[in-house]
Amino acid sequence: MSHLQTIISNFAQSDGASVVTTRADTVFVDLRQRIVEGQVPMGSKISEPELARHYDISRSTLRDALSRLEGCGLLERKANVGYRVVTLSTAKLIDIFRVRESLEGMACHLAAQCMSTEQISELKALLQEHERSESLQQGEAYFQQEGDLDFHFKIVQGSNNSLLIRLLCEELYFLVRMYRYQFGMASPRAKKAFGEHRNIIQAIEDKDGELAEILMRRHIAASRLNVEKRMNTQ
Amino acid sequence: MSHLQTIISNFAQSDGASVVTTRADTVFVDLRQRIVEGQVPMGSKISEPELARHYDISRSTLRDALSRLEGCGLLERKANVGYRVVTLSTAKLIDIFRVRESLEGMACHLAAQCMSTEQISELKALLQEHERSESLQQGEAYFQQEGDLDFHFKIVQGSNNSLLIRLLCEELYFLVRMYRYQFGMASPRAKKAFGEHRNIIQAIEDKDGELAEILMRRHIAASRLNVEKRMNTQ
DNA sequence: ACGTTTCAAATTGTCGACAATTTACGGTGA
DNA sequence: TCACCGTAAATTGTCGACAATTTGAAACGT
Repeated sequence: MSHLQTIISNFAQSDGASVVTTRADTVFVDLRQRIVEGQVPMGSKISEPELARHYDISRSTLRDALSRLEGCGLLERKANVGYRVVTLSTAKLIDIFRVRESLEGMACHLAAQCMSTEQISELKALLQEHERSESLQQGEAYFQQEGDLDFHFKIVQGSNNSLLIRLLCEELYFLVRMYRYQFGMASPRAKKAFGEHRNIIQAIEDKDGELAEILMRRHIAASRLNVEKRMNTQ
Repeated sequence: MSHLQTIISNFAQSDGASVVTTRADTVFVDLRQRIVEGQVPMGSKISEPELARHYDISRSTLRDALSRLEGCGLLERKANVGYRVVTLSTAKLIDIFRVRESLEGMACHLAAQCMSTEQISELKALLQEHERSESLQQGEAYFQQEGDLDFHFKIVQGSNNSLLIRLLCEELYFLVRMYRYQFGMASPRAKKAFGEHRNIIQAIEDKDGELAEILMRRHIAASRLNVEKRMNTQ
């Protein structure tokens, strides 16, 4: 299974019972993807009549989809004015990193306590797969980055805390992916990140929740510091 | 200013630019309150036609409000079936505590770094006010509990991280209030909680982010352990 | 030329009706 | 009596139209 396939399958299953049935669902998923990838430019105004025509649906159906996208933080709404695609900024990115530090740290802590041996095996297999493909096509930072998100995704799933899972996998991670697509910061930390991932897995395997949490927090903080450093030099 | 007034004003200002303009806004705020207070019983099915009649609005307008309530985690939706009021459970409450531990811990950390001296003074004044009214009408656990949330509210506001503020003040805290109203667990920790609040403020005043975070996490963890203990004895 | 006002076009908010799906209930058969 | 099925009622999904508000530009005055 390729990285991209893994990602797609994981995000699909993250939607829970989202065997897409309704039209609004379809539009929600499609528009979400288009926003994440920047096909709908960030900061741009959403024209309901235009979008409704584009998808060949009514405004009611479209608005249903839009309200859900607002819940993901991808759209912002102002009464009597309408929706806009969220405008990313370095400051907001740092805010997101801080939230990820705390939430994923906790998720990692819980995952260490309750992941099954089978889940841990899957995690290790995922890491190995990433390392293998990294050695094959090194420098292909794009896949590595999405692969990184896949790794984090699996750990959150292992936390067994549905609120955490919802907040991270169904909301925040789409914003994160949006940043990666559009700020495209090819991380110079790819190599280091692998080692950090390995250590995190080890802590989880040892059922050492406290250590796992600390390692995960540092892992994410390192990315944040990277962004902060770049911000200051500009 | 009484506690209740403080609470209301804080939550009002938390809605940001929510100078209620649209009908859906009004219904959203009102229904949110009714759900939190249990006037709309938890787990109950939302009948769109019935609710629309009750508020004398169309289903479109109602659905706008409902979709926002879903974003707060107060309603759950299933395609082709409709909305239900969320069903609270001890397990979910513990999930919430874990998220609060991590998020509010981080908020407290950041607040220690960037709260202004004026903000800190306000925080101290709030604590004093709580202590005063506590000594006056001790045992009135209800006010203390809402007051406690008010305290946490102010710290989160001081974090200067709008994502944190949104996640906690505009989403999670309504769920927390719902639990307090409906599970009505009069905390036996009231007295202890005051001391913990005082120590947290001290750490913030000392700009000791790490300590402030640890203290806040322990403060919330203590409530969680309280619930877990009660759960096991039943 | 600049700021203000006015009015028209476009957009969002709201409504009621119809279509598609689910739910409830009564009937049929074993 | 119980399980299964089919039809009718109720509910949600979707649609197009109208009302309220915002936006943009033209007209006006200074």
